[in-house]
Amino acid sequence: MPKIVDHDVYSRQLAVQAASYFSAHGYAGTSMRKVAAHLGLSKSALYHYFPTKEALFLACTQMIMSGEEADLLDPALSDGQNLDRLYSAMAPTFASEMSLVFDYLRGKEPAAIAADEAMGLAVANYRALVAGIVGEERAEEELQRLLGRLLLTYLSGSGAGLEAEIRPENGEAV
Amino acid sequence: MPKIVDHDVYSRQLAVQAASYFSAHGYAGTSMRKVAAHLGLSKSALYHYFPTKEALFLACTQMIMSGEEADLLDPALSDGQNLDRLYSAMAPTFASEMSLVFDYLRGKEPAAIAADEAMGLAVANYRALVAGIVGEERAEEELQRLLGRLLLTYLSGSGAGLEAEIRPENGEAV
DNA sequence: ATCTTTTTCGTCCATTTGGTCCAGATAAAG
DNA sequence: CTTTATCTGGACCAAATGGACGAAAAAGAT
Repeated sequence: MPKIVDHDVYSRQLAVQAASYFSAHGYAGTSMRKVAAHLGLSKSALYHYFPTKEALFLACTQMIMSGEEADLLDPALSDGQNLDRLYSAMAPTFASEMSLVFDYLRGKEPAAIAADEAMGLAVANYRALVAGIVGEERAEEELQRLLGRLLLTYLSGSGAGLEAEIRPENGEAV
Repeated sequence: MPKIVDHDVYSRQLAVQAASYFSAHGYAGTSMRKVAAHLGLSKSALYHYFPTKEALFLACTQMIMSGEEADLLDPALSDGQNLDRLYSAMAPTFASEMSLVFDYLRGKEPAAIAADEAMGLAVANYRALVAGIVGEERAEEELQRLLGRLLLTYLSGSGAGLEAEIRPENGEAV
């Protein structure tokens, strides 16, 4: 019958692209019109795939939080080198993802955050990665250090900025 | 002449209160009407003190970033205990402040962040605090660990949430 | 009491927002 | 070429937004 478009696959693609827009502009600062334009479709087309702005945002966060940072572990390297590798892999997108996560978590009380499945999985995922390098024993400590390093780097202006992935168009402020 | 209202002092008070609203709702998610209502004045009165929404937001971030976490150092305690103290002092407001900072930094490229005076001072301030406890040598490392611990705690839902300080009114989503 | 200056407030306006709706385009199947 | 399910873009809506004014209120100074 009509265009052969795999709804699920396509909407996942859209969510990935939209995520960068959301993190660059914040949830409230993002309008469906602008995202649609950024994605190269009309607003109505976007609404065809996501019934609501919040649904789109949710899809984006799920996308980001379930991202795999796979096969970064190289047994030939030292723990420190492997941690540096992981750091380097996360650094470029860290600020962007944290920005999205903060929007996602905004207004949630600690209990709600603790109960959030996606968030829990994302943290567990990273913890497992670190544990794979330094062992369960030091995993928590090294994960803290990793996140702290990423955060401090961003706050010091040495990391990749939020706009990095989305530069092309628009030039609004805040 | 007119009402004896110290413009500077009063606007600083307003900025402090407004900061919690901004961090609870995000920059774009905050309207001048709502903040004004939250602060207990009319929109126009608010505009009298801050010419622009952005000016208000800037004042808020300056307020947050220049906050002093003074005299937390107790020589009688071990380094670890002092670090724990610092952690405990920062934990309740960490998420809220980071949320504001992410909004503040949004859209800024690394170079611009590195050049940002207020941001630089805030980081230097915290680094100095840590250095006062563990010495310059280990300051950077311990600061990373401190920030990582704060961040991980928040992401795990064990810390103080964003709403903590502003609960009373409003019940909007995201 | 009457100025005079700061602070406060209500109202207005153009623009943008999320979301709905429908006419037209698209393309596989007959 | 026609059918037919799917996609698309633009028009439209009520609500909210940032900001601009001008008028009102408050209160020190005379």
